[in-house]
Amino acid sequence: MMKRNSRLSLALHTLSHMAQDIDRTQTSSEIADHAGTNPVVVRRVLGKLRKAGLLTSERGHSGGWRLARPSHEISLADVYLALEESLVAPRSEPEPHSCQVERHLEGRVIEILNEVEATLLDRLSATTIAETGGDEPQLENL
Amino acid sequence: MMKRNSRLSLALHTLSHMAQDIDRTQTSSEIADHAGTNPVVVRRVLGKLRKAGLLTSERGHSGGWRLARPSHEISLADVYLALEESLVAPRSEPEPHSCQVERHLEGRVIEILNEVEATLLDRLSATTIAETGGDEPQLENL
DNA sequence: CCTTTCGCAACTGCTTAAGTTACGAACCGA
DNA sequence: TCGGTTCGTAACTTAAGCAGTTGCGAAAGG
Repeated sequence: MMKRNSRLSLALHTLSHMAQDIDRTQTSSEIADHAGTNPVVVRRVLGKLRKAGLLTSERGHSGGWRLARPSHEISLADVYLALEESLVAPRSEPEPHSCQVERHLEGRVIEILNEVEATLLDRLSATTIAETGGDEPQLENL
Repeated sequence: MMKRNSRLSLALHTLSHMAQDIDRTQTSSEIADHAGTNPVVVRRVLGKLRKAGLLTSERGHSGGWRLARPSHEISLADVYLALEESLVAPRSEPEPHSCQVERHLEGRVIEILNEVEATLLDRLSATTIAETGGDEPQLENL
């Protein structure tokens, strides 16, 4: 059902919602229902965010997920890095090449991809989860 | 046998070799042997480059592949675009979202990915195939 | 003609990721 | 203490994408 980059989409979507209702703990099932997926997938993705210190989870009655820190202190880059994926740079280590041309070429390409990855992180760092809630009023009762 | 981004790797590798021996037409089989793959895969990838006007191919005796223009007039970006892949932006059109938060969020993410894609094209445009031959002397008998 | 070579369609794995099932561990309230 | 809730995790299933492979027709030319 879900498409490409689904983990990042799911992570951002969930955090964005949590930022809008900061006092409520949400269960994997609730999140899964809203995102159109299932609880195990949610736990897999949010588990990465927990390891990175962006979320906390608790088991048992009235357990579930909460933001580990204020939403304006969580950038999109934090989320991206927490998932330990890489959109542009290769995930696996390069294999040795017998061909001189290929070695030289690959070096140049990797150099470019690293620059691009850095650009991506820079852009993602410029936005926080707090800024992703949309134009609608927050309805906070401060 | 081949790994991620294999099509781009194969395309660049092949063009780079052709640039070093401009007078020789190479068959799919020769290219496949050198690249450790097979002729059909080579034709699939190089066919894209032909459609983009980077290569020509001829059938029959003494047929094969040649550069369609000088290697210093072919940038890495030309090759990347010829393959019609996208490393960062999603290939498929976005599906409609019922959720306001998700719509807003996705808009912001797509905006960022488009910037990053533009950066990638900019960097790839800065290098031509002629510059990717490695440090070894060209051994041309002019 | 007959061989070479590309063009292309169809099929077979292989790999990766999502989805699903199952079960144990932790937690909490009654 | 007991029983239900919720996470944690492993194992399996399903689906999609891509390289690899086979086969055959079309074009080219010696």
